[in-house]
Amino acid sequence: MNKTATTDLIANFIQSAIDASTEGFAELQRSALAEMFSCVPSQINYVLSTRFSPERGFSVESRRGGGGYIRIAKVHESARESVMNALDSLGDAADATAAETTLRNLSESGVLDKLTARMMIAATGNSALKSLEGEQRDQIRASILKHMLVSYVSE
Amino acid sequence: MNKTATTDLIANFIQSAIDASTEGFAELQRSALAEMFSCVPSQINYVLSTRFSPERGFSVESRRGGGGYIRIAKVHESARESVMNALDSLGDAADATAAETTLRNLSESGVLDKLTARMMIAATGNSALKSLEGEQRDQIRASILKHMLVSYVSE
DNA sequence: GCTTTTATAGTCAGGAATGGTCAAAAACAA
DNA sequence: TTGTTTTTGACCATTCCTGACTATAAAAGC
Repeated sequence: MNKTATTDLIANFIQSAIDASTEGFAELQRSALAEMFSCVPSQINYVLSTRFSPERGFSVESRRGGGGYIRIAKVHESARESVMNALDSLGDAADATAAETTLRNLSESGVLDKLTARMMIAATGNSALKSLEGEQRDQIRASILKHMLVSYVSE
Repeated sequence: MNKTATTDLIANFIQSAIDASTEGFAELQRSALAEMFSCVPSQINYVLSTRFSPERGFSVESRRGGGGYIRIAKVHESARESVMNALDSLGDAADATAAETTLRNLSESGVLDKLTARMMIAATGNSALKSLEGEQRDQIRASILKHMLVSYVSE
């Protein structure tokens, strides 16, 4: 079998901690986490910045020194608001990674269900647009994505 | 003795892995496969693009970096047929009307829910593709549609 | 109080571990 | 021979992991 990246294990652990909490946030110690997963402390920062970023709907606060901690909370935003923010942050052109990131974020924040997000990722992937090149490809991609998102929030 | 092409051996292996899985998809590592079949890693990409393409009813997702993988999924059997028929009748190019008609039909036959169909119509409308012209526009439209539909009916 | 020590966390650049693309060579089929 | 499919390798892109260095807060000593 294939080995799961440590980063994913840590992310799962943190997510579970948030889910299990009654306050809606997890308060953890960086060094303790690093010890638990046998990694260097800075990997925790990597996990936080790639998996619990503001774009993904999380807020992270921390404190250094004795008794220091990291607090990770899920931020709630209305679906419509999230989509509007996503639309705002998209320019006139978007590469495949940008489109996918946007969609994954919407999916993870519960705005789009997984299947829908995956369909949209397929629609905006390089494979679907492979006969286009460079700037034009990225422009069309952005256009398609925007049209889909607008359609999504238009009753 | 007649020697079977390595590509076919790899394709068979992947197919078996999908069939044997309970989740309906196989998650494999490119480098491990290459090692297993004593070929260069890029041959795996060749196998994927010639044997597990959307046209053949598969969707492929992957991730790079440590713990990276390739996930190959086969479409849902039930929805597959109507989608494949739709794709067959569309061909390599489709105008906006043809795309929309196809999607409305799929929506009415219950393969797609209304919202999803509407988003797909938005993605393939002339408005979304306005910077393209003529035959190219219709080809891209067909490609996008194909990728969305196959993705949608994949496991 | 002020300074020093200790206990945390943060940043960043680079190395390692994956997968992707493309074009050319080789093998095969018609 | 000629056209297609397979095989290969050089180069690229992305994600993860690590360690040296930095920053901040609390506690201890004065």
